[in-house]
Amino acid sequence: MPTIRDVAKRAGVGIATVSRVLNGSSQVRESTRQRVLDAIADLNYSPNQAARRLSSGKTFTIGVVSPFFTFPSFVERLTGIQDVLDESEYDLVLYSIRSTEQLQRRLRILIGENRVDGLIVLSLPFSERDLRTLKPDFPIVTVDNSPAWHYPSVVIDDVAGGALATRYLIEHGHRALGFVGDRTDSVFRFTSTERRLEGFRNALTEAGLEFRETWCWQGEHSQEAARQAAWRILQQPNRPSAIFAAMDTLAFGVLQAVREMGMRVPEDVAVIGFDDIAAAGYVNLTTVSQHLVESGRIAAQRMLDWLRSGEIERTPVQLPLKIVERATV
Amino acid sequence: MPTIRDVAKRAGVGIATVSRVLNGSSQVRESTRQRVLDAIADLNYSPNQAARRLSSGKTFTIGVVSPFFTFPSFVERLTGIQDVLDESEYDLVLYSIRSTEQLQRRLRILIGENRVDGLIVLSLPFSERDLRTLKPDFPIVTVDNSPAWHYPSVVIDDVAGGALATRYLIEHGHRALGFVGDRTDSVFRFTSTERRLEGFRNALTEAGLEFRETWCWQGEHSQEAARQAAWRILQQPNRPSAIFAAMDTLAFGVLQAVREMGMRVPEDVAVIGFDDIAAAGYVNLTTVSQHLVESGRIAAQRMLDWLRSGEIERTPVQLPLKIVERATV
DNA sequence: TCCCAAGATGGAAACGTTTCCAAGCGCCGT
DNA sequence: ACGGCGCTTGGAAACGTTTCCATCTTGGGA
Repeated sequence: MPTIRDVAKRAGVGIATVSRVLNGSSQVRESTRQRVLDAIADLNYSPNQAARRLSSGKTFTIGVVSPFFTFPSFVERLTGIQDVLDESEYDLVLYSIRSTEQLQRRLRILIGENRVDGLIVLSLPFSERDLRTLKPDFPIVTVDNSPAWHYPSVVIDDVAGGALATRYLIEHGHRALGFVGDRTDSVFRFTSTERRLEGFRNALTEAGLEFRETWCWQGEHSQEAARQAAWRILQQPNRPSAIFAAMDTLAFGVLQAVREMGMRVPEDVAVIGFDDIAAAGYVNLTTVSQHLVESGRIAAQRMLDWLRSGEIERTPVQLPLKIVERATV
Repeated sequence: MPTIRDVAKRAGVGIATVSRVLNGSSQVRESTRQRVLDAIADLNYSPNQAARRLSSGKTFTIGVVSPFFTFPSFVERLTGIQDVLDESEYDLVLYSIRSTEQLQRRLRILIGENRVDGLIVLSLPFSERDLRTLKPDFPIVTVDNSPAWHYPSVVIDDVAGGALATRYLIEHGHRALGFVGDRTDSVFRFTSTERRLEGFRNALTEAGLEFRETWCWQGEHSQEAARQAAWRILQQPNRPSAIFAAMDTLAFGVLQAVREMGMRVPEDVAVIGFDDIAAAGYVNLTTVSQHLVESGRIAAQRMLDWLRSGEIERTPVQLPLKIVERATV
């Protein structure tokens, strides 16, 4: 492999000049630049990344830290991030996390070892203070975390979203509403379901409707669990006419149960989800879109801005929510 | 940030010894090792990756090259890769590709610049010879490419898979079979649909059944296109009683059309897909599983083996296919 | 024609590891 | 008591860039 020294020799210049050409410095005469470029082409040279990184102290790498990478929503966010990073000079490295303790350790290592220039953290609450003492202004952008952070963030208003979905059902004539959601995760402490439920209750109260424990369920985050829950809820003689599922994946379980029970959607039971993952389109699920892909795109863009300008724009970006009307309400 | 020199000083040893401890060399006395470990802990030291990489000539990084990251199947493969890499000392870097020319260029750069120790290429045909002249034994593992490669690969038998799905329909009493698939991609030249169609025709011939052009369609890879195609196919007075969709995403479009037309699945029209992406479970689609996640896992494992042992196991791994019986046949 | 500022250029240090090689040390056998 | 061997250890070179700083050019104004 040719090195920068070979290029310098071939072009008849010093290595500093080659480096300047490589990095687009304007301090190089056009004729010299051309000679260097020719030499580079002749030798089929490309700079060694490890050396660049060591010398410049930058890694040209952005890390994405996400919970164990299995929910569709993370994947869609990742897609958005990938989209914008792909156009930049930064590499995208993926780190997946299995527990909150592991998260904190991982973050410290990533920052300490200088493995990445910046970190995008998806949906994972972490100790901000701990990190700040380590390196006060290490670039971190969070997505789907509390907006009260020291770091830039991209968020949605889950309470408003829950209310939005609920009101939509009410507007469509439903008066008996059920709720299906997962339980606050013991490992990661995701709390969006709680907040969506809060919105659900608010909207019910607002409309003078009753919140019934027996029409609601919270449990494991899986389609199967949601399916069984829906069975239980809908078997009651006095059953709800519509169900709000706190996430699309759960809504799929509900739909499955409804069909198994020989009822029709939306005539017998209406179902609305939350997230608008791609699969929601496949099954024609009416749901609340939270612009997942866009959230990733924005996060990546903010990271890039920060890295390039050195300036931090701390105000959180709050993404709008909207009902996607499809066939289940 | 403390460096290896600080650790050495604190522990009262030479930097070489610290390095040996860091890299688990057995040539260090236990008491010394302990002293070094203590110093590391005291200083909260972690080695600088860029320096390691430069000095050792390894990047501790594996690149995954995939087509523009939007089909569920790539994501699922990626999940498998992530799974196993996560347990290793290697980082996973994501590269997405928009065209075949870009692919070849990307590969050359990645290999030339020493940015990764190995590359896993998903579903993308590339010029093997070109790369081999560049660096003869650069570690590359391919997934879902032709098995005729010089490099280790993970593949499936699409022809057999097409036949498998078709025979399954026939066994369930269907005699009039339709086919919906995408057209060979102009950008990437994915050919699996063609091969699955070949299997379809083979199975038809084998069973003495007729292949009808008017029951078949090939076009754009999208749910919407598939939906429209299914409408056209099923509106004919003489319509097929079952449809084989070459990919699950297309099958979703077909299902949508069937429901829109007021017909029932599987009573009026049976549908079988191919791939078994996660969303297939959501909608209860009967399909051919090609073990997507597993394919990623195996590819990553083979890469790791290669990197660690230095030995290349060239025989392709062919994953089995199996029918996943759900509710649409 | 001369001088000076701004623009180009080159040399060398610095980045923080790994690893080669030489040397120190303790222990064993004779 | 001595020589030698093997296990430990340390110093220093090497990895290939970027960048500071000094030096050399060049062009324009007086």
